[in-house]
Amino acid sequence: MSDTRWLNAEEQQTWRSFLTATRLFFDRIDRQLQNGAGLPHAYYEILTRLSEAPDRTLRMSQLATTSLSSRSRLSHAVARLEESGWVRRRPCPTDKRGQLAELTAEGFARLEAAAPGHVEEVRSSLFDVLTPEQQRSLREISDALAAHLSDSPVWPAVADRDPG
Amino acid sequence: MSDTRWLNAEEQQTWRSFLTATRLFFDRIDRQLQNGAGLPHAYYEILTRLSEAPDRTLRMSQLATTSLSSRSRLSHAVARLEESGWVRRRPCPTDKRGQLAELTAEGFARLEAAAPGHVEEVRSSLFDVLTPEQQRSLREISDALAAHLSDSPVWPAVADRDPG
DNA sequence: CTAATCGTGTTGAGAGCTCAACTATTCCCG
DNA sequence: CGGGAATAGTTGAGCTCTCAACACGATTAG
Repeated sequence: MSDTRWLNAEEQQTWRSFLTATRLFFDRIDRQLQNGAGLPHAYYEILTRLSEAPDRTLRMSQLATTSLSSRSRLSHAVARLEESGWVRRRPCPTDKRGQLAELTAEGFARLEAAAPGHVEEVRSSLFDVLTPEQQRSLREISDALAAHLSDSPVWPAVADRDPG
Repeated sequence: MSDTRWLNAEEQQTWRSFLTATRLFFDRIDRQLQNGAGLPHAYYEILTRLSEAPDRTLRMSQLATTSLSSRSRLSHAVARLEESGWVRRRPCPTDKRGQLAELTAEGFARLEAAAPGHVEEVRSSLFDVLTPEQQRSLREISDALAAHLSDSPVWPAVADRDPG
């Protein structure tokens, strides 16, 4: 237990600015999707991953990994999305423990309808604000952080913290 | 309603990398504080702003602004913090509508106890991962985003969306 | 083959957040 | 001064997330 490496003034400012920017930004993203599609952003991501998968179908565990959800969160989310008719769940033929989640036609249609508003928000609130140089920097910074904070490089898993 | 300005491949990658990095990062920050101090990060910020205020006291609305909370969120949060004995609430002498929130001695002690673990997490998960150049870029990018996403420059308010 | 272990997914309780509605006070303007 | 609008803060319902516990199929070691 060594002495705390406190933040100096410059680091403090960077940290607070980063906090402010990300909070404001993700608040917007969430609000836009909530108003525009009745979905939180986490749900939108789940649907997007499904839409990109072969047959628009993924194992729950795969889906959890690619959408950066815990298993528990995904279970709750898919249950809700199934009630709403956006997603269908069926048993996995090759592993009786498993479940396959499939994006329904209705879910796909709704996702397509929601996409333009969402993309426009991302563009106007993020990319339009940054210079090309800053966009490159953001990419590098994000890659570095993501790589460091996870073992897998691209869409790393966030598993449930099973005790022990 | 013009045509959607979709993200190109490079923008897509930047966007996803940014999402991954921020999700993983804030998951860590939250988990560390939850385990280390029994607080979500939003509550920690509230306590920090109070600790920096004169007499460790702020009007609720001020506190909401500086801690990037909605009024409603802050009300719920302070109610919880008051139950736990970290914060005390009392009427504002100059405005009978108002409430003053004050960090208690116990709250201050607990905040001091929680700080080292939190700062260490911020340092090891953020600053240690970035080069000095990247830290400067992050600051600039965050400043640009925060400035664009808010009217006020530094710790902008997120008010309740009162209808119309 | 059997028993321990691991992996997959679900569940329920508890907590925090958002949204809309509400009360109470203050401000503004005629 | 009086009345409407704005401001301060709270509340409760509904939703999502986390955490811990659980059920059950798969895997592996003996």
